[in-house]
Amino acid sequence: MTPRPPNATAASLLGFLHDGPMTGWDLVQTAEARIGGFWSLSPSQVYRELAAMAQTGLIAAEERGPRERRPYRITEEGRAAFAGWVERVPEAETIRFPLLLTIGFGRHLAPGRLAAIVRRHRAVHAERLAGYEAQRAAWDAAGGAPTPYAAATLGFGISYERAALEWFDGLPAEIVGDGGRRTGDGAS
Amino acid sequence: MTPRPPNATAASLLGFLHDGPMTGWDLVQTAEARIGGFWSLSPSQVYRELAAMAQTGLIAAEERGPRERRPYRITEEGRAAFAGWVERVPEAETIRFPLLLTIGFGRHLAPGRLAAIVRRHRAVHAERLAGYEAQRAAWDAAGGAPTPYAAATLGFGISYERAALEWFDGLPAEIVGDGGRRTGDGAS
DNA sequence: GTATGATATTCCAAAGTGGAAGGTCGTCCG
DNA sequence: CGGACGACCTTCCACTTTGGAATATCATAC
Repeated sequence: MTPRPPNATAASLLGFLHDGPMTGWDLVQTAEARIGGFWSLSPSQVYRELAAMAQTGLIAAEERGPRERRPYRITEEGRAAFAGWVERVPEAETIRFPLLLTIGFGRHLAPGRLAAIVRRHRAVHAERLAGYEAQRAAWDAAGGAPTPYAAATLGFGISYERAALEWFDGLPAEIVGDGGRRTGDGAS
Repeated sequence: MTPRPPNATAASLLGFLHDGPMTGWDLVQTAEARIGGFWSLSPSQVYRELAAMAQTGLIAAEERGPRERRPYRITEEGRAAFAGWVERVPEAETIRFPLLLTIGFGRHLAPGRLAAIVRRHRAVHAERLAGYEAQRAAWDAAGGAPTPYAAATLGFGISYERAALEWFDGLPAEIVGDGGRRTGDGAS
């Protein structure tokens, strides 16, 4: 019952609940859409944090709706906890990039194999960038992003993916293979 | 005793052990220097993985040297396990960037507070970039990087940090504050 | 010799992760 | 009408990871 300070996942849920009561499933969807790009979380984590916060009074369950849907609303204690969290200097980001491990140990791989792996990863980044840019274009068409804050987080995603693609395209022949320079893939 | 497939941390240790026997501490240092930038790990993880791999025969402990130092060497089973790991298509990277959460919830913060937080984070990235570029300069001065693989992983760090800095510098006044545009910080 | 600090390793409680299982509801077809 | 199916929504749990505290060893200075 002693409300330990919320972790970043829990605090984010509190943040979303400022806009009104939501069920666990609503929050799963919202979180995926709004912060999924730079904060990984799974449904079970969402439900666990909700249960814990309901225990400690940061949120309160309203009566159940249809299909076990149980809306939660944020309490005053929850608002206070969120305010305390958002005020703090956030920690540095953590990146875990397995592909860089594979490249770092590249001398243990057949050149063609490494090139194939790199190509697959490049495609993933190209796709993500396309998704982000589509989002930005949609906002532009609608007269601007909902908030400058949303625009900033999306902007990070775009900067990051562009940098990644440039890095991919600058890799040397030892890694992408001599055949990797062919003109396909893009044009045509 | 059934050697479950090594995770990325364990596999990296096996990779380093290809260059000869090393103690746990050596590996802590090596890992921090070689993969610390894109693969977070702590000393206790290194020792735990070493103990587990010694159990399952992927590495073997040699007799102790001075000061409890216990060198491990890779076994044939270990080489096989590493070869199997490095051959796989690595997973997508995971990024957890708490600062973006704070910015995303920026409307709940006083503008000056958010600006101060952002400025602090920018400084961290500037410092990291400087470190990476110093490394690259040192390699250039010495006639090139040790391997194209090391050059590629360092190159990613440089691309990433440069992109981050450009993103910081493109943030709007709502986030960095109107006073954030002052010319200080850099020149002078 | 002993205090101090850097080196080196172990241990463990707590948190996080992901997947399996279970329950509820709409809908489609016989 | 009813029952099978699949999508939706939630809970549970075993396993892994994390990071910090505790411990031990050695070098150096005083």
